[in-house]
Amino acid sequence: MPAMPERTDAPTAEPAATGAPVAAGRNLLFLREEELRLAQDLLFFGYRDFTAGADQILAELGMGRAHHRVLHFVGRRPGITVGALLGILGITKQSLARVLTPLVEEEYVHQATGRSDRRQRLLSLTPKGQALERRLFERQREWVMRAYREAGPTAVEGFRRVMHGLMGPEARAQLEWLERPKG
Amino acid sequence: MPAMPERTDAPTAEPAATGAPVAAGRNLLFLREEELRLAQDLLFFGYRDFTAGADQILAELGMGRAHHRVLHFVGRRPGITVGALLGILGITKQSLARVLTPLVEEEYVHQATGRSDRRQRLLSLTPKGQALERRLFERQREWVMRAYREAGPTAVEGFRRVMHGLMGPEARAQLEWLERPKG
DNA sequence: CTGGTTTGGTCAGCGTCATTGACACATTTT
DNA sequence: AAAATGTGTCAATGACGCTGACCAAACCAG
Repeated sequence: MPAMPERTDAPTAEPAATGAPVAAGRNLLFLREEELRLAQDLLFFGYRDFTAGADQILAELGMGRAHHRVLHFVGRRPGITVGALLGILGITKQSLARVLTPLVEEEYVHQATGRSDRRQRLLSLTPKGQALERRLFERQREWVMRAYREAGPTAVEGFRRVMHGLMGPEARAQLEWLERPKG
Repeated sequence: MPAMPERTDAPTAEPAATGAPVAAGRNLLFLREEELRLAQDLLFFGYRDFTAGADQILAELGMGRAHHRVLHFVGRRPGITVGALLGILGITKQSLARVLTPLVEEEYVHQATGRSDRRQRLLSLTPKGQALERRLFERQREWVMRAYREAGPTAVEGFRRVMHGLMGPEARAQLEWLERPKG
C-alpha cells in the first residue's frame, strides 16, 4: 500500500468558498471552520478505529457489528423487550430479526416470556453470550483505556460532555434509561 | 473469556454516577467498567446522530455516506490522488469506484491528469461539488457547534484529545497529512 | 528499447445491514 | 367481540463493503 499520500501538488488555486475578501472577521470564521472540519475527521477516524478491534473478532465468528450491538445492549439491560431494543437501535424489526434470530438459535441470547405481559419476549444473555460480549468488551476496553490514559481525566470528562452533546433528545432519553439503576 | 464479576444485576446496586463513595478495589473496577460501557454508548449514539443530518440531505439526492466522505476528503485536499484517497478511506478501489464514478459523471468531482505523473488522476471538487459539500458541512456544523457550546471550550479540547487517542497510528499519520498546510 | 511495476479502471459475484410492505398470530385492552 | 399491541416472518430492494481477475496507460530500471 502507498505508505503515504504523495504531495502531488494541487492544480486548483483553492477558490475561497464564497470569494470574500480577507478580513479579520473572516479569519475567525475560517479558524472556526477548520476546527469543525477537524471534528469531522476525528469522528470518522476515531469511530472507525474504535470499532475495528471488535469487528475483527466478530468476523471470525461470521458476525457483524449489528450482532455486537445486540449483545451490548441486551447485556446492559437484561430482560429488555424486543420493542425497547428496537427503540434503542433505531432500526426496523425486520433488520433486528436477521441478527437476533441467529443469536437466539446459536444460544447467545435467551428469550423469556414476559410475566406481566406474555406477548413480550424478555431478552438476556446466555453464559455463552456473556462470554462473547465480554470478549468484545475487553478488546474495546483496552483501546479506549489507552486513549483515556493518553488524554488524561480532564479530557475524558470533556469527551463525554461533547459526545453527549452530539446526541439528539431521543438518544439522550435512551441513554438515561440505559444508565438507570435497576429496581 | 475471563470469568469476570457477573455483571447481570450487580447485587450491590449503587452505581450512582457521582464519583467514588466506597473505596473498595472491586468497586473501583466496577466503576471503571461502567465508565467504559458509557463510552461505548456515547460513541454509538453520538456518531449516529452526528451523521444523521447529512444522511438526510444525501438521501434526497440518492447518495449515501460514502459519497459524503469522498466529497469531504477531496474538498479537504484538492488535488488528492485516487491512491491517497483510498488510503484515507481504507476501502478497496472497487468500493471507491462505485461512488466516485457517479460523482465524476454527475460533475461533483473533477479529475485532472497529473503533470509529474500522468497516470495519476488528481481529484478536486467542481463548483457543484463544492456547493453540496458546503451544504452537508453546514448541517453538521450546526450540530457540532451546539454540542461544543453546551460542553464548553475545555470539554472540546478534551474531546479532541480522546478522539485522537482512539485513532490508530495509520489514522494519526493520515490526519496529520490532512491538516498539513498547503504550499 | 524492453520488460516489470505502479496507477487506475472495470467486470462479476458475494456478504452485511439497513429499508419497505404485507401478513400472521397470540395476547391484552377496550 | 372487536381493536390495539408485541412479535415474527416472507419477499424485494438498496447502500456499501469485500475478493478475484484482468486490462491499459505510464513510468522506471536494466
